[in-house]
Amino acid sequence: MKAIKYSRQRECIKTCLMNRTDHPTADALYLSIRSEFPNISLGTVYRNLKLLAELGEITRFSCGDGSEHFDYTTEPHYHFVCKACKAIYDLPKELVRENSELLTEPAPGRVDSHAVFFYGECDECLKKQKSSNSS
Amino acid sequence: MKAIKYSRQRECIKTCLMNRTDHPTADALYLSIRSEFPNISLGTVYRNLKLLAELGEITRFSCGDGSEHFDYTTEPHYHFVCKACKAIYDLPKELVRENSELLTEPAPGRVDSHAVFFYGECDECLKKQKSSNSS
DNA sequence: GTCCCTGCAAATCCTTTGCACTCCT
DNA sequence: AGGAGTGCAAAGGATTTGCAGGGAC
Repeated sequence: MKAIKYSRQRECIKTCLMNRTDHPTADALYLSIRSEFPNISLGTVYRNLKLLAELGEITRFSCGDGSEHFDYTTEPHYHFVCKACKAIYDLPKELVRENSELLTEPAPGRVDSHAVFFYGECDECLKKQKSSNSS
Repeated sequence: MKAIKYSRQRECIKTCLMNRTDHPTADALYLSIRSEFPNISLGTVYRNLKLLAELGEITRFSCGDGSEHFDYTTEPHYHFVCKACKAIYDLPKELVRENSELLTEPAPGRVDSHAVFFYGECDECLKKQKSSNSS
């Protein structure tokens, strides 16, 4: 196994991700990191996100919009994805335990982790629709 | 809304998908359709899969392996994804209802659908590992 | 005849990778 | 010094799209 050395860039990526709750893509994170590291490259962001995910320090998931999202939270929890504005919300993790227990019996293998996505429209987008419908 | 006309290619894509239980990608489906339509193009497969998914005739999901998978089953059910061989198994849908009921209260919006993925190693891969470990 | 659908190829988007150079230890 | 990390740019894979011709209605 390869030794891992400190890097300011990686540290900044971790901090940036920790301070965000919007489950950014690599590119979104890249954009906000550029204010602190104007010369950082997108490749470096991808490389470090991949590394951190493999180390288990962050979580990586794809919710069907064509790009990978990253989350500093590693404890299992659910996501709500708004189909209108593409926002991703965390959902209370109380729901998680019951679900994983449900699965133990009929699984065709050993389950290590699971991911749950709810799709719909968030309250904000529903509001906007209402006000534009009253025309 | 645009009118939709019959096409032999689209019909074949639907039939092919219906006859498969392995949740193929567009490319995998393309390969097997070529035996019946040697001249079909990958673009046509993508276009029709996209259309069918929008019409709600098929389901589309991404499980984190970088490409989209398609499923003829539109009723909600869970998936087990083997991290070793990348196979995707359907799981009994008895689990589904309880889950969506669990979610109704804390959701930040109106839930239309949801997707659940369990990750791990399937029994076959676990077996193979055992036999190769006994060296 | 009209408009949708196809095949083909180019374009686009997201992510990874090779290389020369820099930074950490 | 030695190896890991970086920036850059090119490569790679997946998906979409523009266009001219063919098919459905």
